[in-house]
Amino acid sequence: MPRAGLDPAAVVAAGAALADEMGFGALTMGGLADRVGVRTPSLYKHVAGQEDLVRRIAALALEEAAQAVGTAIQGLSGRDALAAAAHAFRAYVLTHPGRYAATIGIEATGPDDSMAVAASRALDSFRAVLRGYDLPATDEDHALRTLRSALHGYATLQSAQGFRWSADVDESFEWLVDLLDRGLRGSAAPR
Amino acid sequence: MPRAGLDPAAVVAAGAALADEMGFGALTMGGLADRVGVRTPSLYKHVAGQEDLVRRIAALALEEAAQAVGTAIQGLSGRDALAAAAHAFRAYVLTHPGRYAATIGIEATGPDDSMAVAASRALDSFRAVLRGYDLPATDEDHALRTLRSALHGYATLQSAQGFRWSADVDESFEWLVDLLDRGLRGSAAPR
DNA sequence: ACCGGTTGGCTAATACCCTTAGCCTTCAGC
DNA sequence: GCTGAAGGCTAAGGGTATTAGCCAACCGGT
Repeated sequence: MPRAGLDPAAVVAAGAALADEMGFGALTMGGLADRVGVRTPSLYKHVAGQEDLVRRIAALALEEAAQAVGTAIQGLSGRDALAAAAHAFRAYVLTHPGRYAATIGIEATGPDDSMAVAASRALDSFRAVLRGYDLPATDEDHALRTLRSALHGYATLQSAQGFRWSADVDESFEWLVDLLDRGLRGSAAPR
Repeated sequence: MPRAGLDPAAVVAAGAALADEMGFGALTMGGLADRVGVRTPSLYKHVAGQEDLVRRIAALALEEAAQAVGTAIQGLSGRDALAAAAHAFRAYVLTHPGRYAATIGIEATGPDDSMAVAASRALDSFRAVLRGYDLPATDEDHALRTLRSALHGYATLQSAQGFRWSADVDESFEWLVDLLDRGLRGSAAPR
């Protein structure tokens, strides 16, 4: 029996792809084994178990999302940076719904966890956006959470078909970005 | 063997309570059967299966959330109504994390689905909040989605322990409400 | 009071799914 | 070429959702 030439990264990548295609709920060890051409127990040579797999997929997703947002805001600031970050983030979640879903409901085991590292890299990108709005230092964490909540909420609701009625989804998203921009500008430190 | 006196509503209520206590992921047919004092297969006399159970729990959660928001905003308008709605919603999600978690990742089967009905009732409550901000009619759907995204995002992230770092969660939420209020006021129709 | 049908329990059995144990082949380095 | 680790495999066990089929309990009318 020839070897399949797998390694952890390949298994995780295949799992992420499978989750995107079939939905995160349909991600199964058996299905993943089929996809990479191996019997189920063999996966355990590369990954400690399903929870570990999900954790790694989540780390990958956060890494990729941070990357997407980071490059999108290059050279931009203020409203432009905000809009670019928001669009990049939403586009990432919509094209990779399965792997992004892996990130919710997972807790990092510690501060050196690869997921925690990826998450803080993602936050750094958004922090860069906020730098264009000179907020009081004490407001930065609040603004970060607000930004993350709004974008996360919109992207997950849309990807779960949560917006069933009339108005155009892209138009609504522009409106959301506008509101965030106005809100952030209104919070600027008095000078 | 005496009867347990169950009906669908009792099963769903017990399932929702179990999900709140143990976490949505730990909601299992066997565990629910234990809790209501019955063997697992008997549940199928009241509920079509696990998916049906989850769907009904989700509908219940949306119904209750709509109710909570609706009564919270009675007699209020503008910023007060917004703050009351936001607090009521977040409080509901935080006290009932399990049943609210049932609402994510579920699609309504059709417009007459009980979940869809409950969802639109919840939206009506938020629509009432927006009426205090006289927005242009075309912006109402956008504002509704924005509101829902921000509140849903914040509540789910917090309930999933998504906010790990320093700043106070309640303070951040106030900040979010402030930003929404400012943003909405800035979108009022010119007169 | 009975009696028949429906309702709501039950046991048994099936089909997945995740995981562990233990074996055996392949491959890389010496 | 040998040897040891790495990466496949089969077999087996435990958990979960679900279905089939049986039987007792309840409710109505007579």
